[in-house]
Amino acid sequence: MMISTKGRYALRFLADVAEHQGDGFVPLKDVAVRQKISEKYLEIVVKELVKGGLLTALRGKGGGYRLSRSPEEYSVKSILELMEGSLAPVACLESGQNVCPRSNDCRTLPLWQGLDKIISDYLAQFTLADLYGKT
Amino acid sequence: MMISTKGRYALRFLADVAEHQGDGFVPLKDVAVRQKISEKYLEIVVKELVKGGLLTALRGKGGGYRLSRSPEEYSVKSILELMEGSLAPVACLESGQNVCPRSNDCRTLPLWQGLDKIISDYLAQFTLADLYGKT
DNA sequence: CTATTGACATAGTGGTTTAGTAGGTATATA
DNA sequence: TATATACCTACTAAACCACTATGTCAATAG
Repeated sequence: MMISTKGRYALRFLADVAEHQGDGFVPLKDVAVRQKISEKYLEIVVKELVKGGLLTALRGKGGGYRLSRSPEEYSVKSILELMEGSLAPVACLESGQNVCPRSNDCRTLPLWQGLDKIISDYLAQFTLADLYGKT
Repeated sequence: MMISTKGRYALRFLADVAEHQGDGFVPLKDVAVRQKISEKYLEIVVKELVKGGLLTALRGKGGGYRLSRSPEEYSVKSILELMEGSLAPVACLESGQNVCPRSNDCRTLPLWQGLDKIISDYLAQFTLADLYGKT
């Protein structure tokens, strides 16, 4: 398993905000209730989304969150990469990893590179806009 | 990261055995040296391969391991599935998992199902025979 | 028959990740 | 001023990962 609850919750949170924001802000609590996710744990997830610039927050009464951009501008890949750190299927392909000394004659490296590419390409196809509305 | 050292070591072990078995048995130690993998840890990995029927073992002097079938009959997918338990990218798709109660109106489920499929299809394409020899 | 070579078995371990929980502070609105 | 909201720090139980340690069982070579 490669995508944890953190990534999946982020996706569901963003999709829920996209669906409900209208012209105002959506409080975290409302999303937590609708999506049946622990409020406290969601806070941790959402903090990273704010820090990453995906969400704009407003404190105090009437506050909450809204998308910083329009839903079509959020690729699923970029969201998951932010939350999971990396989507690489194997450790040796993780960014910021020192290159494996065996990589020159590694028989399995091309296999992993190919796998990494199809995963990336697949997830880059979708955006937040694909994730809500069509009941 | 979704494929651990266990899966990667298994692949490298099997490929090494395929390459060196000839008509005899390949001792674990030789593979460990060639592949620079901890001998003791490899034992754990290999035990599962024997249990899963992928390898045939012979004890004592002159013993070791050889493939139970010919290399073309080992799909990378089946090897990795055996070692990792599941290749599902998300928990809710893991086999033997009770179905998620939200699955009927889950907006992200089709996304995960699609991802799961392209990963499976990709890994099913390759066999052990693709993983050795062509220096 | 014995020493050696190997597979097989069981248990422990230090570090990291996961999925949270607890309790409090800062800030905006009614 | 009360309330609703975001934000912050810290803790935790459980699982997982990548090993290590210490053996026992079995087959062959001498």
